[in-house]
Amino acid sequence: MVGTSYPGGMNTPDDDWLRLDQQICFSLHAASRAFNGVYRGILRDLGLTYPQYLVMLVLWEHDELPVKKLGEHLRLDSGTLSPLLKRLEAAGLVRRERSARDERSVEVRLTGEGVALRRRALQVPRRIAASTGFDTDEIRTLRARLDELTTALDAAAFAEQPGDSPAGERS
Amino acid sequence: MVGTSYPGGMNTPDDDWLRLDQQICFSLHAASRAFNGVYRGILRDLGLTYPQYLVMLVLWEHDELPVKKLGEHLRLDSGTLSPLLKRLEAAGLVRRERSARDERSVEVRLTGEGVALRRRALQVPRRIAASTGFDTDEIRTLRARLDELTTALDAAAFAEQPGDSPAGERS
DNA sequence: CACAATTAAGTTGCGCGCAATTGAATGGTG
DNA sequence: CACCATTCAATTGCGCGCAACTTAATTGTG
Repeated sequence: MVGTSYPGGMNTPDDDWLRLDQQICFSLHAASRAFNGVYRGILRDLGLTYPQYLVMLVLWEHDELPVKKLGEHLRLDSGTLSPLLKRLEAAGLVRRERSARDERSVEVRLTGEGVALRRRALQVPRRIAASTGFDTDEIRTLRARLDELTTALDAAAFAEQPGDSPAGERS
Repeated sequence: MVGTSYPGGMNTPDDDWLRLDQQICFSLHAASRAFNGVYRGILRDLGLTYPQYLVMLVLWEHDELPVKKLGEHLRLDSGTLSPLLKRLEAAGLVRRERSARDERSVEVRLTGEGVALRRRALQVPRRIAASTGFDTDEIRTLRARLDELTTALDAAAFAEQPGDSPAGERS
């Protein structure tokens, strides 16, 4: 519904842009939260939150790695991971121990319980896929699109941060 | 590096599903946060966070409406909106006053300052669009896809909540 | 060897997002 | 009219996500 009149003025092109913009950012925001909600319901059985599930996914494939590497896989920093891992440890799913080689580093390792949880998690993807109503190809296409988007956005955010030089300085 | 083979066994379909699943949920998660990051940089000038910007977008179109309606537009509840609106009010952008007609309801209204901010916000969409590197059609297509997804996910979450799966679930 | 610079985790503070609860106002029913 | 269910906003509690800072270990440079 773009054509609605605006109280006290006509539509300039900028007005349309502003409305269109709402559609985009809001759609992604809403989709992300909707996804989160479905995961919440399904992961409740496993006693995991959505981000915790992401961490477990990585660990189920790597089985042992330092917090730093974990953060690179998930694009999360220690400010997010430290308390999250502490909760996973309290739940008995992982153990954290400082590396003997480099005492700055902390190795995260699955416990037997953590490994065992993988079996129960195997049913999750099917239930999620069913919830989306999308088939495998559609999901793959969407994923590729989102990855493009993320790459572009990350590059833009990086370019944005340092300086606001109007004159072209580093592209 | 697990590649496609899994230590000590062949790939069951479930293994692949679990891997694929990581791709999908993670992609959306990452895209959402990447978007958030770009908005953060651009909105800093306006003194708004990303969710606050979404609220302002709605108010710029409606100019006055109760918290309930605002929440329906944004799919947010009072638990999120109340403190957010309190911050917007502290920033001088909105005012909240209980409806005389129905004293349960609180009307949110833009201040002059809030209305004025709209002019400065007009440049935001262009900068965002530039950051994505997508053209208008691509964005529209993606948005439509995401909206489909959200609708399906919401329906699934709603169906999930009330009843328990008939087949035994708790280990 | 001594001493800064760098790196890794952890901590603090703030703002969502959501479930659950509270409190006040309204509406419906007998 | 009295009573109860519903509705709306606000509050509480918890878990991210991120910026900024702190602490400790390692690296590098003279």
